[in-house]
Amino acid sequence: MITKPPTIQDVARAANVSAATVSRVLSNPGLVSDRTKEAVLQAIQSTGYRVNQAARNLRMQRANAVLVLVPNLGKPFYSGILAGLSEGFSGTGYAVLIADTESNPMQDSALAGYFLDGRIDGAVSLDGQLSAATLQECVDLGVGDRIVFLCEWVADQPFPVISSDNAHGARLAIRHLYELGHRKIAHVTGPDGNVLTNARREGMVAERARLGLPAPPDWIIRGDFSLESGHEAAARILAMKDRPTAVFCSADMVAFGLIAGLTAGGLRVPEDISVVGFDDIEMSEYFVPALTTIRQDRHRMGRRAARVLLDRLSRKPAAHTPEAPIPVELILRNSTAPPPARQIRSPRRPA
Amino acid sequence: MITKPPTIQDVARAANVSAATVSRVLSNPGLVSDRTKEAVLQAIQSTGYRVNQAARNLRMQRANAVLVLVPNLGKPFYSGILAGLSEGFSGTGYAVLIADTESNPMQDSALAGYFLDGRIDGAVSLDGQLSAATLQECVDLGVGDRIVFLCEWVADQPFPVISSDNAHGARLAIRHLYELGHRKIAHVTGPDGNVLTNARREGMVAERARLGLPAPPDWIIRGDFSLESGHEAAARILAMKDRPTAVFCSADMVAFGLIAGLTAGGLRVPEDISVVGFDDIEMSEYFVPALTTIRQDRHRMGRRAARVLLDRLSRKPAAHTPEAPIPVELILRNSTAPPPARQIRSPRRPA
DNA sequence: TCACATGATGAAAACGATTACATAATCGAC
DNA sequence: GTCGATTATGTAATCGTTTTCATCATGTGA
Repeated sequence: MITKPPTIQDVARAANVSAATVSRVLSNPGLVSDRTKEAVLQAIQSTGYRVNQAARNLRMQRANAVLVLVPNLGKPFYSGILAGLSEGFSGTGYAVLIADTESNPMQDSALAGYFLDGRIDGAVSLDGQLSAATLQECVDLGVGDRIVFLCEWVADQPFPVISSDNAHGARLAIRHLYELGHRKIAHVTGPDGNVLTNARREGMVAERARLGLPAPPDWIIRGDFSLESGHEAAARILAMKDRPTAVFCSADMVAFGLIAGLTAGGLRVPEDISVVGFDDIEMSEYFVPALTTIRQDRHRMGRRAARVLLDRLSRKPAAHTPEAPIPVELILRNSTAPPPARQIRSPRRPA
Repeated sequence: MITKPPTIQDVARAANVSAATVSRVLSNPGLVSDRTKEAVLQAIQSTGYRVNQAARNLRMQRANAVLVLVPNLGKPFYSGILAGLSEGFSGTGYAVLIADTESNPMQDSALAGYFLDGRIDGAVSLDGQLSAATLQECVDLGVGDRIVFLCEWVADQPFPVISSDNAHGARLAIRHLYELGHRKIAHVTGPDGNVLTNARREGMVAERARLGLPAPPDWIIRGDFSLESGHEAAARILAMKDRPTAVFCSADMVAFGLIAGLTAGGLRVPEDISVVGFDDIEMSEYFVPALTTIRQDRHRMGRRAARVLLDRLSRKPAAHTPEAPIPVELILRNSTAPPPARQIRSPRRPA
């Protein structure tokens, strides 16, 4: 039984009022008398009326939708964030559109285009690689204050950023290893040019310097947040003459790949070498060994980003208070332990 | 510089034609002469015109959007699927809306409401727990043929289903263990009432029966696809008097939790006990030990679902050909091995 | 040359809501 | 009893497209 959905006119007829009144009941009930309000509500019930979003959007010049830009939907790290975002927008009337910027790289003006098309009112970007040109277009369009960054961000841009305290996380990791007795600490970084890579690397380097620890250049190993890069890092470490006794990884996935590689190469974690991750994804608790890591509260970050964007969509461009970083936390598990004794006793062994 | 976006009228003026002609250039270029087409295209360029979706949607009575219902966005299993879906819809003009049915359970008529609101043209559900009432509403609305299920489905419903060959996957797993020499094979199921749980359990039970293997009831352990349930299953297995030598898990995550638990309990995988998973999520290759599992091609499933829905949105309700299941594949890694020798020699030991 | 098909274009009517403005009714206050 | 303010409602314009229908010019066959 394909029957055309009732329109506001149908409701008006049923309630013996004008369409305007029905509209008012819905969006500004204070303006209409109790008696007619009652009647209209009744009519809405009986007709099963729902307001047509396309019509409302056209008239009101808004989309009631926001776009979420995800660098790679395939990465489990993002799922918790998306859940938080989805929750944060639920019940607000905003639809959440999701675009994968890897499978579908943002073209020149794709982002601005979404705004221009009237498809979205705002955007949350998890992608820190958006080009300055893309962002400038949005600013020129006057929608610069409806974009927020989450997790990642673009350097030297005025958009609000919701992110973890990455540098502090790195410090926590190094300090933990130091307190266990480690002095030779390596690091597997994220991809070049990524802001998180920098924040974590710099936090790590700073803390290592503060503690007066050695810092040979090849103990900073280039990775890209992936399992594979962790696996490759393991090969590099296994081949080193002067091996670190601990490795701080820029992501849990990297740590997993690293541990897999080290184990395959005959090193035991944590007896021979300690590993710390970053993120605390769900897996980490159940990996063998359970991973010591820095927890990011992904769900909370998602919710927070939703709230910040909603604020900006409703209020006038309020005071531009920079967002405080979301605290991180060291989660102690089984992938870290004191360094092996022989390393301490005889620091220098022939290859 | 907040300046109102150009409308089709602006373009028309700039090209010295009517709005109708501009519209035709965009949606039906064959109807307009080359010379004016040229002029219009030029005008579009110079004004930076983009068609307003809300207006188009209102006029055309469609939303140019589809909804994806995900049971729990937080689960990494879904990320690959979403990537496939996102890819499948990219470039088609359809926006992809995502709703998490766990953080936001579908209310009575929420799904039908999306259609009624004119927010979506179709839906892909990864959630097999939608109520019959919810679905009936959609059918009554005449949009029954714009819903497809992916991975999961609702029993006894006429909607197209894109899913893996779950029963076959289970058979592959059991057969593999049998060929390694295992005779005592247990299973950790998914959540009660889930269609995947049933398909996999039944495939497993059937194959075990076919091979004439023992089937004590407590070797079927109730789980729910989660790490935790795998962990709990490990405790159950460790406490058994007559222990299985191999376990087929209904999901990789379950297998990880199980292996973690078994390892903590002093059993080695695969030397003491073999474990097979289901899904082949990215992690599985790098888990220690690397997980032998049944691969589902999640990316392909996502793309396929997108295609099936797109077909149904464009064509008239074509022949309702049931979708062939997506093949699965046994991936051999390191979590399975022949059973320990003593088990074969002395099958019956006193408790 | 006429009739008629064909092709290219424009004018105007939808689509279904919101809202500025106009109108009518009610109510005190004088 | 009249005036102005207040309250409740209706009328009609508007948002930016698409598409039907009409118009007009052009080409074709008899």
